[in-house]
Amino acid sequence: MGRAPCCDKATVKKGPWSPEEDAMLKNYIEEHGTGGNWIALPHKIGLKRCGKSCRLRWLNYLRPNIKHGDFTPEEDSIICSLYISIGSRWSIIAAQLPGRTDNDVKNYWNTKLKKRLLGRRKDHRQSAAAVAVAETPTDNNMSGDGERALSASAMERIQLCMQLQQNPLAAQHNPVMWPAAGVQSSRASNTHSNTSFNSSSSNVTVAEQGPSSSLNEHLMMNAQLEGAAMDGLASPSSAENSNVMISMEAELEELLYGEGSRGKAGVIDGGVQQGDVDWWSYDDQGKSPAGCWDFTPAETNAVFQDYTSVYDI
DNA sequence: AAAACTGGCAACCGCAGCGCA
DNA sequence: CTGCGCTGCGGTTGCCAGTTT
Repeated sequence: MGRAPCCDKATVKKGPWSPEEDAMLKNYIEEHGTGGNWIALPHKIGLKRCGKSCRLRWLNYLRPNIKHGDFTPEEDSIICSLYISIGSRWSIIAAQLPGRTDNDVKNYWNTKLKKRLLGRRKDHRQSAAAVAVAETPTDNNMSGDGERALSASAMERIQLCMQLQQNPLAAQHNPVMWPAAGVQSSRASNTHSNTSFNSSSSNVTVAEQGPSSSLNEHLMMNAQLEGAAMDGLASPSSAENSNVMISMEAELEELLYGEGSRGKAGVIDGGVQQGDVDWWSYDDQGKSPAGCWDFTPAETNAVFQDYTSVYDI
């Protein structure tokens, strides 16, 4: 069982890259290219690094035209909308953001965007949520009997959809926002979905087009892309899509950039009143959604039931 | 001023798919 | 067809700097 390690870990250097190492790698690749073999590359250069490490360093840091620094509001919107639609397929999301790497996007989502959108967990409720997850079939406890599962990513997307749609059940009628193959928890299904996503979308990539001017365009584009992989899901009409997306754009902007265009209570005053459900509660000052992570076990199970019943998973 | 805590980011790890012999 | 090696990817970890107590 197992496979031989890609490099001799005893002799390979780990940890932060020195400027000298960066220069050696950069100079070599700029002059000779990667040669199609990352494993052999460090030996050719004389670097005591694993080939995978070299590849990562090149792709995430040394490669030309890498953008570092703050993400623009437009990039925020693109990341959010794609995450809602396709989940944590960072390489695909990053491909829509010229100059950004999947690692960058992933870190940015995990450290900033997610918190901004979903709020911070309350510790005392986090344990309850953990119980709920434990009671719900998950990747970890999914056994060979085919029990259904929701990944953590899927749960995040459910919560985000709920926030965007005010009413949890309303999200059921918004197929654009829901995962297709991403419903399955296995990496295999994700990867398969990646493949179909890429192969079926060859004429519509933002990397070629450059950033679009609005979130709606991205949502539309994404709906088209995802549509190719949405086996078994009824496609909404374009008019429905359009309405949903216009609504989503406003709500995403509000979630991302705070109360403003729609008013502080705009998100919650439509169907769900403050206090009705504590996963969508504001803090004492009503400034921010403070408790939106706070599923009770019953709520989580209800969400799961909704989700599974609609998509027959 | 120092310790503890938190957030951000770079890098590592391990799995799965793909291509080739 | 099968096994092996490589690549690509997403999740996780660890370090460091900034902030709070």
